[in-house]
Amino acid sequence: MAASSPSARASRGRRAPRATGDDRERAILATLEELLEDRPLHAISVDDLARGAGISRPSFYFYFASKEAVLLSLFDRILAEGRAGQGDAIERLADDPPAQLRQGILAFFETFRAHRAVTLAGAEARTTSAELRAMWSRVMEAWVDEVATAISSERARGAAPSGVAARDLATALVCMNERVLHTTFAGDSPSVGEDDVVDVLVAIWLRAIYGDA
Amino acid sequence: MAASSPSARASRGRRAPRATGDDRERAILATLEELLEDRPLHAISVDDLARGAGISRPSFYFYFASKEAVLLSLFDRILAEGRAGQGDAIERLADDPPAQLRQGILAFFETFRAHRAVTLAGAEARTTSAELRAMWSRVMEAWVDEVATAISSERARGAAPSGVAARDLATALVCMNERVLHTTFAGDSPSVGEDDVVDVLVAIWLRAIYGDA
DNA sequence: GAAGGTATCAACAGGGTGTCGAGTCGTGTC
DNA sequence: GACACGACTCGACACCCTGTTGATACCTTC
Repeated sequence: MAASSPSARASRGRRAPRATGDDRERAILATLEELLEDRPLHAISVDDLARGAGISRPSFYFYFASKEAVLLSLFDRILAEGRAGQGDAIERLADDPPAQLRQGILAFFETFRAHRAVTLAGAEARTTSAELRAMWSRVMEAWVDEVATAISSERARGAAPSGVAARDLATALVCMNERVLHTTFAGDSPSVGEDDVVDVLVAIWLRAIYGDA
Repeated sequence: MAASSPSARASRGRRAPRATGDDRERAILATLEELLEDRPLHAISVDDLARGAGISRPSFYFYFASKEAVLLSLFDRILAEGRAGQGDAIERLADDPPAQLRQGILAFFETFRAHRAVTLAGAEARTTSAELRAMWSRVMEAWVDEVATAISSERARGAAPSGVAARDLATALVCMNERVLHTTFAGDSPSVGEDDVVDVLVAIWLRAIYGDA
């Protein structure tokens, strides 16, 4: 339940003249992404999305169950993109800690910066939508797992000193990234500038994991 | 505009028989705090608050402009309490870094844990209410200022190595605390246990500020 | 040319918000 | 002891938003 395959819409005559079906779906997605550029999710109604896509409000519900569902779909694509750009930077931490760490954090930073409006809306909708909350959790957990594993092996090979539990350390660092990037993208008042934020995060990660450097 | 003095309600005959005035106000505040114990802010309506306080919905608006305003008032008290418990731990960082840091972080932890429902609701309402967002910002800024100053003097006296800008470091660390404590209190999935969270945060702060320890 | 999935929307039901205006009830004043 | 006034209350209203229903139109495909 709640997977993300909007491509269950099969069988359309090749080169269909004026396809309507998932053009509309795309239009809705595009409309949300566009509207989010200049107002927050809670200020956008289903009617706004429907109008933007050139359909009536009831028709909207033919395509999506709610505006959160639209966001979920948008978000899914971004996450896929993020996973792609991230690669195995963290797994190869040992190769060159500062560089690999920077690479991993930079991937996140760039992905979310490229879609900051959707990212911020996702954070907002987490409070309302259980589905979005679950998706977010899954992503964070995966990231924490990966980091915790990397920390453990750095400790095992003697490159990193021991200290608090690797998983707890990983969780705190990942949470930090989430929140720090959020404030930076949202531009709210205590926040780190976009040009410095990656450096700052990398510096803290290095010190937290390796002690001095 | 938007200060927090609900005590503008003066002149009431001494020992008034069945005082109604700010008893109601207190009742509304108490009702919100109580209802927040078992459902999130967005699932509580003005009507719920009014009924809980034994008045009609329109009467509610005599006391508060919105449910966010009630939360704002509740939040204000908690912050005052927090400021009190926190003391000057950070200013005296140099006396005994691990102990002072722990003290400062612990104060935050305990204050917010004691009112976790209100705290979580505050985070939720930030997306909706500009006033709450502003209040939250002010608190974070004050905390960042204090930490940034402390880091700078530790660096000046040679106790801490230099590195990324003190203010950026302070911002990231404070953001980390905010988010980590939030996930811990909310109990959502990647989170640090309540028993360990202070240790983990202190460990990261120490490493981030002082390098090894 | 009938069947069946695809797609559309007017109209409705329901719940939330915030406001208005008419009222009640004490209290201090002359 | 009438009266005015501020504190307080609420029924009724205007609005906005959500999500559903049922009638309908449009393709295709056989």
